[in-house]
Amino acid sequence: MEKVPELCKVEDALGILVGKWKPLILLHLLKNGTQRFSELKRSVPGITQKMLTNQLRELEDEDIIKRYVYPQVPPKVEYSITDYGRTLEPILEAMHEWGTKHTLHKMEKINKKTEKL
Amino acid sequence: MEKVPELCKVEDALGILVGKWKPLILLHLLKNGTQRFSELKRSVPGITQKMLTNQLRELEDEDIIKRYVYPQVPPKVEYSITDYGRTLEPILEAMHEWGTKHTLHKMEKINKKTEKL
DNA sequence: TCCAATAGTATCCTTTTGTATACTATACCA
DNA sequence: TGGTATAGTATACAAAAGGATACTATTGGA
Repeated sequence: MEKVPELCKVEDALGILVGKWKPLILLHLLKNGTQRFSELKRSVPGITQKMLTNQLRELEDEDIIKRYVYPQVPPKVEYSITDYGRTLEPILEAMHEWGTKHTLHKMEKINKKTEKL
Repeated sequence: MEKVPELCKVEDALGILVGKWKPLILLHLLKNGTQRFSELKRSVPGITQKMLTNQLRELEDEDIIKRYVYPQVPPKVEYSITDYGRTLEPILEAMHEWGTKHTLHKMEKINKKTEKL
């Protein structure tokens, strides 16, 4: 068996990534760079304003993203990934890669069940 | 900017890992190999029987762990990681590593705040 | 005869997450 | 004068996750 963490720090990363929309928001910011509130809203179909604000605030509190408010009316607010936030990218990539494989695994499983009918 | 997943498969991995106790259970199984129900219960202080059963079932449904029931009384049930489940290990390690760094980051943040008082 | 041991269920309750919907402020423009 | 645009809040509600507690089955042993 390979070595495995003694003290569980897994939850620290997990806690930041968990939330119905956080991974999507992060991926959009990583992919498209700085984004306005309304751009993010359009990029994440189905999200309500409250949830978007909410998830952005949580990410901001963890220093994963940065919020910049232009002093204008109507308001303009831009969000971007911090350098610190960017350090999460390998984890997101690893999960994405795993997820892609998992899709196949799930399909095989369903196929096996279907064959039996 | 580096390339970032087009289609979000991140949630697939995330969904499996999320749950108050799943990472801990997985780490214990990865580290200590096959474990009885009662051993896991002792290894994860604070968990209730219901939650342990519950989380184990969910992991089993995803083929991440295997359950073997010995036909005895009193009951003996053993849990172990599947080969498939073992493929999650890199993600867990990456999160653990990140979490360890994040601890330092959090401490620095707290220190900065404290200095200002 | 009755207790201990193991791996659970069942039931009810609380907390956390997420959703829907309506509302706000302010400047520009017709 | 009143509508539009943006980035939110406020409120109420629904659903999911988690927790506390009590209960069950079976058999060997005191």
